[in-house]
Amino acid sequence: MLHVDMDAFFASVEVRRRPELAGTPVIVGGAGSRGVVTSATYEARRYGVRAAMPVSRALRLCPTATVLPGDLALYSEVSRAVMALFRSVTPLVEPLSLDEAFLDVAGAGRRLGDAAGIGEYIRARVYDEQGITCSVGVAGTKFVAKLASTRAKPDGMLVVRPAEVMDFLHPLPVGALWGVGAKTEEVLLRLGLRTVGELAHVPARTLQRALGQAAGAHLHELAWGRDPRRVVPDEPEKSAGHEETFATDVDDPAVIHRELLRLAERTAGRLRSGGWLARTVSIKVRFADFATITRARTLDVPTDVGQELYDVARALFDALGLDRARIRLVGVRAERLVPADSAPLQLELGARERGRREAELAADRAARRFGAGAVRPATLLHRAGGGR
DNA sequence: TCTTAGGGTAGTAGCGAC
DNA sequence: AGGAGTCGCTACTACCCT
Repeated sequence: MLHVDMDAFFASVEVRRRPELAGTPVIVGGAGSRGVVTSATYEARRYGVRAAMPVSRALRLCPTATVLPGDLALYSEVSRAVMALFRSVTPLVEPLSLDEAFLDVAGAGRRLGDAAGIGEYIRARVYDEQGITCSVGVAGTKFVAKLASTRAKPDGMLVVRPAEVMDFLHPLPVGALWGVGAKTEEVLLRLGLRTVGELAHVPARTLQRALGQAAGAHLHELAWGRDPRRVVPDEPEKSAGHEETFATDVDDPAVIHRELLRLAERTAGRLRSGGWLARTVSIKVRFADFATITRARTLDVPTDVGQELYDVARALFDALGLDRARIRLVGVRAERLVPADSAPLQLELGARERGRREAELAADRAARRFGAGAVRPATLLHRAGGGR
């Protein structure tokens, strides 16, 4: 079992594109005063810069850093190439995100050697073909492989043999475990559990009482190095959506509505290009105080039509009955996706919806020919910035 | 007076239907 | 008549990645 993880992925791709930045602190982060760090070179991390940190704070820590807005299309392209390389080694590739994947190499031929040999082969080819480094963890289980690649960073590989698992695992802080975040770590520390070893020697029942049945049992197993999860390639997507934080908080319902329409159109475009229909539409609203709520509704007939996503999103928002509350973010998400070709689309849709769908498909074609934004709903035409 | 993105997955609890 | 499962659904929480 291999876990492969690119080093400082977004930032590394930017440095590859602009070689004069090599060896300097580079931050890829959200634009605007409310942006956060999505990726930073190790030169920037030396100053304490971390992912998810507000860019404003990162720049206070590291004023000389170059801040770049990020280019998701480019990173996706690199991701596709890297995943294709993995699949040339074994079909058993399970991507976890743009920049990391599990590979089951148990059945791979011996032509590239054992798991460690395959790991070094992959590291060399990623560097040769993409000009970026990655780190590899090798172990008998998913989560040990994942922890090992983290330990190997940057630009390294760590092999944890079965006999070494306990020695590797038990000194680690509980927060290092995959699945233990800030909240769970806090609960564990309150129980006096600092390391995985201490965690392992607590009865599973105790953990289950503190963390819940499933999480407690799962964590107890992990602490003893047991993780039965297999590598599962080709997992279909389960949801798609967009959200956006306003540059300044908004209390005007008309502005919110316009934003929901934009987000619904973008989400629907993603559904159509992926061949999905959504059964459930959800919205997310984050208020000025960061309190966040979600609301969802399941449709009678699945859809990939932006106007229909918007109608539901707007109804969900209006049903909140807000009285000019100050809102910092809204989001629209399409959930419980079903393949478009498996749904009895034409039979179920009425003439009006079918017309709407045809119009949006025509807009998709126009966007491919003339560029994104060539065709937009009339209500989005007024402000060049798109209602921000 | 300003700190906190945007893309996701998974688990749980409560509730009504069956 | 009442109880136990189970399913679909919503809402929420926690977690993950860069």
